[in-house]
Formats: sequence, C-alpha cells, structure tokens
Amino acid sequence: MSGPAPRLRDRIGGGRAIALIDGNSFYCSCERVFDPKLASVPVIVLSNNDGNAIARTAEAKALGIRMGEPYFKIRDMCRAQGVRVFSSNYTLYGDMSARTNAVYRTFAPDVEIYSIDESFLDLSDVRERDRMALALDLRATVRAWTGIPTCVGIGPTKTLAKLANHVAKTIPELGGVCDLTDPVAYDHWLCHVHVGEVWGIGRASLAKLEAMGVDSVADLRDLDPRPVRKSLSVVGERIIHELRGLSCLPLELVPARRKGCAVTRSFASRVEDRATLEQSVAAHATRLGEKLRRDGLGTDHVTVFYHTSEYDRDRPQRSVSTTVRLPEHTNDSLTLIKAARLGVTKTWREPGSHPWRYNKAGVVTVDLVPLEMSPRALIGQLDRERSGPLMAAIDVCNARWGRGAVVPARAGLVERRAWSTKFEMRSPRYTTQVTELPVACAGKWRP
DNA sequence: TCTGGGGTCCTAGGACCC
DNA sequence: TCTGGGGTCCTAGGACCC
Repeated sequence: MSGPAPRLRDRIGGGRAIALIDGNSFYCSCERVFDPKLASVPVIVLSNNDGNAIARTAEAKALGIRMGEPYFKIRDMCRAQGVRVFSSNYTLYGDMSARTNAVYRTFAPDVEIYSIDESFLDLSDVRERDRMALALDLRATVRAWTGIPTCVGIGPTKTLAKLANHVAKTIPELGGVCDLTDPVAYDHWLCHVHVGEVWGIGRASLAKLEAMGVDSVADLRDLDPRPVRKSLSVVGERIIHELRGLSCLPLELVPARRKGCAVTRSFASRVEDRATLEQSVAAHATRLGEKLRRDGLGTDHVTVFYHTSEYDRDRPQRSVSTTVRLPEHTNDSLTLIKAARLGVTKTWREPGSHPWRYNKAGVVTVDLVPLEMSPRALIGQLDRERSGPLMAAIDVCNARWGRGAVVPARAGLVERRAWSTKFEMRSPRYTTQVTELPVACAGKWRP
C-alpha cells in the first residue's frame, strides 16, 4: 500500500468545478408537468412494449416498485394503490430534455449532454463561494421555466460530481444541491456513501471490492491504484484518481460521432411465421436508415438477429444472428430493407410440430462512417444520385406529417398488430404535435 | 397473457506479420 | 529435448451506463 491518499484540498487548489444536473424521476416529471393531478400521487413510466417500470416517482419507490420491475407482476398492486402508469413517450421526453438544456446553457456555456436527463456543466469560472447560490438559482429557474425538478452535484471531477448528485438526491435536507469541492463535505460524504454508488462500479466490480474489504467510497479512494488495475482494469484505476480529485474524464462538449446503430424491438406478442418476422426487420431497417441519414452516416452491412424468449422455458429455443454485406456504404432505406429481409430469408428454418415462438428481432450496424467520406465500390455501385433526393423527400414528409407517413412499400403495409410495440398508456405528445396540445380554458387546465 | 432498448469501453486470445 | 521476440489487427464477450 502507498501512504494515505492526498486529501482533496492539497490537490485541487482553485481548480476545476464540474456540476452534474439531472431531472428527478425524469420521465415521470415530464408527465407531471402536463397533468397537475399527478403532482403527489405515485407515477411510473414503462419501457417499450409496456414491459418494465423504468421511471418511478418517490411515492412509487416508497410502494416498493423496483427499477426494471416487470409490469405484469405489479399491475394489480398498482391498481389497488392508485399508481398512475404511463407507456414511454420519448417524443415528449426528448423535447423536455432539449428545454432543460437550453436553460442550463444560460447559466454555463460549456455543457456536455450526457443522457436524456443528465448534463455536465463547467463551473470552473464560477468563484467557489458563488457556486452554491448559482446551483440553487439554476434549479429554481429550470423548475420555473420547464416544470422539471432537478438535483445538482458539484465536484472537481466528473466522478465526484456524479457522487455529489447522488448525495443531493438522497439527502433531502441538502435542498437538492451538494458541493464536493468543499473539503468538509468531501471528507464527510466519501466516508458515508457506499462504494456501490460510485459511477462505474457495477455488480461485478462491487463483489470484488467487497471481497477486498472496501465498504465506503473513501475506502476505494485510499486503495493503491496500480494493483487495482489487475482486478478492475484501467477503468477502476481511473475511478480512484477521479475520486482523489485528479481529472481523467474530460468534458465532451462536442458529441463524439456514433460508432454503431441498432434498432431492436420485442414483439407485442410472439411471432412464429416468416412473413411477419420479415416485415418487422424491414420496419427496423427503415428506422435504421432514418437514424443514419439524420447523422449523415453510412454502413456497409446489416446484422439481423431474431430469437425466442428465455422466459419461455418449456419451449424450444433458437437464436439467429447473421450479417449481410453491402457493395458499399449506404443509408438508403430500400437497400437496408432488402438486406434485412435477406438476413431472415437465408436463416429461416421451417418449424416442426413444436414451432419456435420468436419474441424479438433487430438490425444492428457497427463501424459507421460519414457517407461522403466513404469509398465508392468498383463493382455493384449503388445509385446515390437517385437515392439521396428520394430519401430526403421521404424524411421531409415524415418530419412534417409524423413518422410513418411515407414508408417504402418494400417494408410491407400489412397488419402490424402482431409484432409492433405496445404503448397502451401513452400520454399525448403535448409539445410536438399541434393536434395533441393541451387545452387551457379560463384558468382551467384540460390536457 | 404479460419480462426494454441502445450505447460505450476494455480485455483476452487468435491470426498474422517481420 | 530444444524451438525468438516483438508488433498489429480483429473478434467475442464482459462490464457498465442511462
């Protein structure tokens, strides 16, 4: 062991300050903004297909609803307890996220959007004694302008800002803000927070650390980082440095180019026939094309997968994954659809007396490149001159009239009910669809 | 009946090269 | 019996995140 780790105050003297701000129970809070009746009742939001609870308000957590809990297991309880349940409404949440970030930028120009409900802000230029006031003002302004309640954690590194945010969320007396650039708070909270709360320490790492007798965050901070590398890799070593106030994770103000892209969905009900399966992957490929075009990226392959459910224990299992190569990079939906269908065609197996009941299918690509920078094929070149304007026209139509207004006939126009995702309890797209705007009349709010 | 979707990074190990 | 010493690149799988 090396000697005791240097204390924060010895290291950072007037250095960086990073804030992590996030929306409390973000998806639930978005629903609450547009329906005041939800204010103090338990609310949960479900994952795609109304499968699992992925956001819960404090009232819902108090009822014992766990993160990721399958909805069918708690449906009766929710009914009995008056829990308001929503399908996920990503259009709404994405728009609310953009609004909160717009507010953040009025407080700090350098913002890294980390996820749909979390952003890092650079507060290094804010004087130490002003940081707390600024954080409180930020929370109040976001609440007033968007309706979203938030918590703010401040620290000299991202890992410490995350930790501070966790403290701010779990200790109500702090008023939603915790500043770990304050040495007193730093010394106190690192000793009183469990190591499992540290950003980057998951189940596997936690088990290893517990076996080493590490219990608090301070225990982890005081480990010698070099030997830790053997069991927790460079990731663990980096975490220790970050906990000591030595920054290893820069603020990423410009989002990195995405490296892969996937569209995968569980079916609303099990699928046994080839036509339905093909139709679902064609729809996923259509969506894949939209996502690639939005980012100006192209792919030279499509990996198609489909499989049965591990929960169907008494049924025969089958899992298929195959990659279809393309002659050159593209983001043309028609080409992607053709490839995705081919992926099913060449792997399909006719069922016997005990058919496979598939529950999920998807399309995946990796190694994406900007389309204009990709080399052209010598043989089998695709017609970019026609495809580009055609796809652009489709995208414009879908932007104006809603996704799915124009779809390639090749994607199939048959019955969707068997496979398309369930959203039986979705709220209106209050902020992005004119027809779904909330209506207010004479002081009365009628969503 | 009903159990999500979409990412990133890291490591180990094999293939191949000089 | 003995049988180099590096390199690079690729892939699969693990771990973690929201």
